[in-house]
Amino acid sequence: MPEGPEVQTVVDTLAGQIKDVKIAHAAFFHPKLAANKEPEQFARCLEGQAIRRFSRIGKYLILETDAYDWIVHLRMEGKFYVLDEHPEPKDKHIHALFDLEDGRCLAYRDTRKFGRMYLYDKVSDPHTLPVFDKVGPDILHPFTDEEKKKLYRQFKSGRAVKAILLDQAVIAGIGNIYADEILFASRIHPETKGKDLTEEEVDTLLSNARKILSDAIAHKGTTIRSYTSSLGVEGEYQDQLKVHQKEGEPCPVCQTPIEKRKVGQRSTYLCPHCQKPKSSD
DNA sequence: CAGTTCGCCTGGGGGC
DNA sequence: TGCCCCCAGGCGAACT
Repeated sequence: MPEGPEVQTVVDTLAGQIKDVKIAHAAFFHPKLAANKEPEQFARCLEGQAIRRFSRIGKYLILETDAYDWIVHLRMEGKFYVLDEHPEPKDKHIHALFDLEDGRCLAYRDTRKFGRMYLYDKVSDPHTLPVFDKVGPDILHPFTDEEKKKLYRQFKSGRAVKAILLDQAVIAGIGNIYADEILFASRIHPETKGKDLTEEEVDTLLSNARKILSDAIAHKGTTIRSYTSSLGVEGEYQDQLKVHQKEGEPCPVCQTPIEKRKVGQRSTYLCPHCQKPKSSD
């Protein structure tokens, strides 16, 4: 479910709730959740560990314990909950439980079972872990000159600009909701080929991306559809959305009805008046 | 190599 | 009510 801002909200919330609290006992109930170790071994490693630092790259949570780097990707619907006690019986969508030394319990719940966890021996810089090999620079971290040059090169492609924005190997942290909002703010049609964009337009996209994602973090992310966001924290950014899931509603700028279509298999919302295709299309 | 489609999973909602 | 189909904020494998 989460994109960068929702994952950042999870990072901040978890840090406020369970920092430095030791895990007394861990158990996995869905074998695929532990992606790079046997679930048993994964669980045993975490016992006796406390999470000392919480951070994020793109949509990945980074939980640094005393001896390990614990990396979590929530994919579509993964969520953490801090419960007052071990749930008994647990509901069928809870796929891992981490009993804490103070009696509380950290539960991982994921109806679609897409989420994955990775555990590595602690390294000095988690960015160097293999799980991040194909992950580009986070949109909210400042880019080096080299990263910026590489980005311009990656935008020079025949793919739709929306597909490029969603490609985590190019830039990390943008998902389907915010991609629509970024393109609308930039007045760029989602199917514009990357190579048809000027460098100025790429700059506009990146600066709108930063602005929109930081604003979304300030609102604790977006909660759409009926379920609550991770940890039961309700984001508020859905009230700020201009086009995503607004099919038929008037564009906030020009009142033209918002249009829905598929771009690269993903539902896409745009204003057909504000976001005109380039003439070459 | 670049770009596109499929498969993974489950539940909710709309149409009939 | 029930059933069927489609949809969902993601990603990697498999394919062309």
